[in-house]
Amino acid sequence: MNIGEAAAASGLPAKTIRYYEDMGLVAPRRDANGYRSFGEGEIHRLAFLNRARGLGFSLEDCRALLGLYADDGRASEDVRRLAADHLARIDARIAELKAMRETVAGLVSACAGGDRPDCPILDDLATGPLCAHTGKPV
Amino acid sequence: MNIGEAAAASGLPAKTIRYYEDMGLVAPRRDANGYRSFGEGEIHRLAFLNRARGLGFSLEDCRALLGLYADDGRASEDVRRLAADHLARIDARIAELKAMRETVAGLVSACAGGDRPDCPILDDLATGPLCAHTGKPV
DNA sequence: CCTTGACCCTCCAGCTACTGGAAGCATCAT
DNA sequence: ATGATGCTTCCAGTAGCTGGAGGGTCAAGG
Repeated sequence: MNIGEAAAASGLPAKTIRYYEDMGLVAPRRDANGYRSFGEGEIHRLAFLNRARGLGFSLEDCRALLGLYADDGRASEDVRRLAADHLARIDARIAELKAMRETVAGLVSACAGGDRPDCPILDDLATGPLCAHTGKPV
Repeated sequence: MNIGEAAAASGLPAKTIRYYEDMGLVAPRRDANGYRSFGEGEIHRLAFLNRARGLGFSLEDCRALLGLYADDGRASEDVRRLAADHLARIDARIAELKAMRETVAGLVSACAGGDRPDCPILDDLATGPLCAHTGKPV
């Protein structure tokens, strides 16, 4: 299987597969002509990577997960901890984005739109959030 | 005001202020000794940037927002649209992260932890999600 | 045999938004 | 004079690709 077929089979772009090889995450053999040759095992690894990346694991996490996957003597606790840490980072990021979302949504709905220049969005960015009661910067 | 004071006044690291100057977002004068000299206007711009970045706007968005802020003839609709687009991107990102979160949370709670090697997290990554009824890949 | 088109290869550059560090002046307090 | 800051520039690195240049390979058709 050359890289094009591996890409189709794993769902990853060929460019990404080459990049993962540079990163040491896959190590396909080479044909006499220099073309990469992927076996079942490599395709499996690539699909594993595709799924792990799709769940937001970093490449370093993926490296660790592949290592644990290959290690028959692993403790599932190690995998669980890695995933739990990742979950915590996702939750933190969601919280951050939700806070932004609320503020931005408030600004968007406060702005009338239209041709006039007066805009609460710019006012807020220029002076910081204002107190709803006093109208002064918080 | 030199860069250290500007950093303290705006809340941005000095390094970041220099970077913003490279990007053309601020243009402080220079003293005879070559030091950057920030006036009230620059400090205001930097604080504006700090707040906009804190709401997740890209530097290009910030550039556009500063342009609109400086333009007395602006239409507030332009600002509103920019912010609304940003809001849509935030929402998309949150949805993406929530989907990841649900999957990862499911995997974490399915994994017993402990010393044994059997781990549903790795099983899922290796074969893709399985159907709850048939136990076969979806 | 030659060409055409679709593959494949390597290497380099660029993306976002900084951040760290080295080498070298300027300033200020002692 | 000296040592501690603080300022300057420039270079490199971060994560994870992605695009493109320049070139080799291979199978099919004329």
